[in-house]
Amino acid sequence: MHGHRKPTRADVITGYRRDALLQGATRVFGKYGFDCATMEQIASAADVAKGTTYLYYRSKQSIYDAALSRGLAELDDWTREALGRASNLQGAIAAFVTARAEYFLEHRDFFRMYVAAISRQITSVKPRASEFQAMVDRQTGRLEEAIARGVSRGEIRHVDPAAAALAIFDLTRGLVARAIMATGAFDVASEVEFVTSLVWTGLEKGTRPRAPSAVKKADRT
Amino acid sequence: MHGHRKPTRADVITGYRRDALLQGATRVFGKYGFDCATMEQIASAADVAKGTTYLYYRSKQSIYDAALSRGLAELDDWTREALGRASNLQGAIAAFVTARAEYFLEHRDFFRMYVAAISRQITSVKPRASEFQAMVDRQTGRLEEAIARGVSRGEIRHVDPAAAALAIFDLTRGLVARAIMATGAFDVASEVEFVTSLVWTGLEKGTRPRAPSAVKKADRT
Amino acid sequence: MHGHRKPTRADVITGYRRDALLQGATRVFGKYGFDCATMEQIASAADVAKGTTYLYYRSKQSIYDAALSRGLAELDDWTREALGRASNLQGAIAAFVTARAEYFLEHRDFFRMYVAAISRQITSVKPRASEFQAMVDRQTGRLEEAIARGVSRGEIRHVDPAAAALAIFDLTRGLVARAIMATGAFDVASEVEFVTSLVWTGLEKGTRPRAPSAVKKADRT
Amino acid sequence: MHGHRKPTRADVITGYRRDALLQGATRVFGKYGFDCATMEQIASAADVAKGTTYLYYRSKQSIYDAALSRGLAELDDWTREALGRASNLQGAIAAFVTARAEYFLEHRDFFRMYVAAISRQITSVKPRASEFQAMVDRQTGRLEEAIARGVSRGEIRHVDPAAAALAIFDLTRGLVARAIMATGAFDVASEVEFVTSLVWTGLEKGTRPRAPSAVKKADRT
DNA sequence: CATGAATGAGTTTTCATTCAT
DNA sequence: AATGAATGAAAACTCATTCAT
Repeated sequence: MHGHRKPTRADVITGYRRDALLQGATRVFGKYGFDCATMEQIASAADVAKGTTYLYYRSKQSIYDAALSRGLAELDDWTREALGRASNLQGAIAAFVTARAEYFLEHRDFFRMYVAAISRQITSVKPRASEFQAMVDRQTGRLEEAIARGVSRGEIRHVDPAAAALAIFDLTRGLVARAIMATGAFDVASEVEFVTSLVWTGLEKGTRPRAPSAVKKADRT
Repeated sequence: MHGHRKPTRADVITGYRRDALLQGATRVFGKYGFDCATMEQIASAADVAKGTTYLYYRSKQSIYDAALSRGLAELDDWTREALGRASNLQGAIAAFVTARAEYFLEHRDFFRMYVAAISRQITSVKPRASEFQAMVDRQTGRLEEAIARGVSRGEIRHVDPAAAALAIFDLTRGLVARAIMATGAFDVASEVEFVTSLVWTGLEKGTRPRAPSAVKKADRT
Repeated sequence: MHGHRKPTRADVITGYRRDALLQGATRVFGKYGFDCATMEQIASAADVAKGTTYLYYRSKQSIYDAALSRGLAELDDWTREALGRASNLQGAIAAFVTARAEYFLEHRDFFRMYVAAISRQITSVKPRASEFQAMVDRQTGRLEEAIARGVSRGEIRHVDPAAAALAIFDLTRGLVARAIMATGAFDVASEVEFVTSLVWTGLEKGTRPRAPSAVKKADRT
Repeated sequence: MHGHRKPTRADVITGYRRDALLQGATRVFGKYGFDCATMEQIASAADVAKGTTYLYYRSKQSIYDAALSRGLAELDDWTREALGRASNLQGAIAAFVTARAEYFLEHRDFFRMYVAAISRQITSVKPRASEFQAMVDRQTGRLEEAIARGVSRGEIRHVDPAAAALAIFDLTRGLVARAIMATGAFDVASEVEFVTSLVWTGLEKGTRPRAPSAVKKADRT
């Protein structure tokens, strides 16, 4: 076909190196954060010399971006597959939370990078609409669609699908953060269950969407 | 009277400077993060020379800690007062979310520091149980108590107060993050309403109870 | 008389301050050396504020010079008096060594400054013939004269008085250095006796001035 | 054979650099002293960039220590060889003084470092018993042994070998200091002769013995 | 391709000196 | 006269990036 060709020996080596570098980078960035991580550490984690790093990635920033991107893509695959297996909205929500929690707990260094990236996103002086933001949006997007379908099917009450998706997003992130920081036992399954249940109950049909205006003025501020 | 004395001129200047420095530090740390912020920037933001900074704070780390602490303390006051005015649990939840959202939106630089600090907490290689963690715990603690009272009063179903409090925490944080990153219009009030409503409906009596989980104090952020 | 006047109150204060400053400076310079000593330490040792120091001395260097000078002058007085009391050369040598050892041991901080100053003198890039060197020269000069008189009186063999004086100088310095660094007991008296005896025996009449040419060539280098 | 290997190219470069750095460091430290010397100067004296220095030595202190150590070791070799060639005590003393004077005069920068180090030793607040002190002790030790042998062979009167060795040490140091500071002509040979003669005559048999004193190892410089 | 030695810009921190009160 | 807050120059050290081998 057009443009396809058998990968040469060089391509294989290149692929191998890039992989090792991203893996090393994820470990190091996850542990030390972007600023404190050094190229020396990354190179050493990937078992290459410092200079070699620059044969595969232009700069520290670019290897960081690549490592983050790779993780996000993998996470997206995982999420997408989980959502695909769900037959209804309740299942989709449970699948979403579970899949992400599992992925992050198996890739803790990446989770640390992920959280730092979100933090940077807020902190950043740089223009928004980064590639990172785009990938995050794509992932909430999938959940959002599922929720929108649920609403139109009458599975749940009439809520803003985007807001609901983001809420589930936030709850999942918090859950995983606590799981990772936990020193002793941490019952992930039961936490996932709690979040799922809370959200599902909160969205379920039949409960009257209690108007927040029922909250007394004095209780605001 | 005992131990009290009129603040001297020097005390006033000292107070003024420390204040200006913390304010400048918050602005700079919020914008650039701990590592990228420079003492030069902080000093200049506080309208003093670089050396002056060291007359008031021993090191970059110590001015960072002080700025973070001050913000957390203020946030805590704000939160506590809001909770104090609430007459029932529903009101308390709404008050909690509203108060924090308002505080953060009025102190965006501090919110950025706050998010970065949480991120660091996860990333950090250093031992947990920092002063930061303690202050965060105190704040979730207040909400947790309110929820525990709500459970015992029969206002809501039987949930783990800690888990519920942390969920509200996470939702609030996410809400504010999006509000701050939003470039265009962002209807904070309606977002707050959504979160409050979601949580309230999710916790309300009449839905079947779920098994509470035990989240350890130390594992919260 | 001409030019003399009763010291005013201001003069007394000034004298007192300069004195306290020099004493403090000696303590601090002796302990930390010129470069590591700080004006803050000196001021604090003299019980004044940092700025006050500059009312009495133009700079760190100038207070250092003054402290060194004062010590040297006092040492010179002490040495001169000791030499004056000696009735013959042997007595003069013993008096010289003893007087200096005693003075230094009673003013250890000054001895440290003194040694550092000599070291600086060698190290220094600055032009020689400093005031310090002049004062040191004056002191060896006194001993030198005594030795010259001893030679002309036939008390000792015909040696170069300058060289002999400097030798006694060096031995004394070494002796004191060891006494000061000694952690445990150090019998100063017996050390002084040794040096005195060595020198005196070495210079005494009647021993043939063994020509160094008697030393075999092979033993040189 | 076992453990030996041809030095690689890298080893040669490393050796060359370390050498150049120590040489540069000796020049700069000798001229300005530890505190006033800057890493910039040292690097520039060794014809490398500032950062390169840190590839070979961890810190300013460590390059200082290395330079001092190297000089002391070389001086020790020189001294040891000179002493080895002497056939009797008189020759040994002459050889000791001559060897050290020659070494120092050919390595003036090192002499300046050496003197400053001794001065620091006295000034220092830090605990004694440094590596420096140990090397100095080793060198006086050699002379001390020769003197002890001379005493037991009946070559000289019964003196404390340690005290005599230290005296010769002090005299040599003083001699070299003056030679180095001398701007005009300075007859080193005749000065060496004077010192040797003074000491030899002072120690020679036939003069009445004095009580030896006990100078503790740790107290020498 | 791979290496790691070399570079130098950039950062924190100290402290002599000044000056308004 | 005395104070001590403010200043900013200077110095050690780190590390991303380059490039000769």
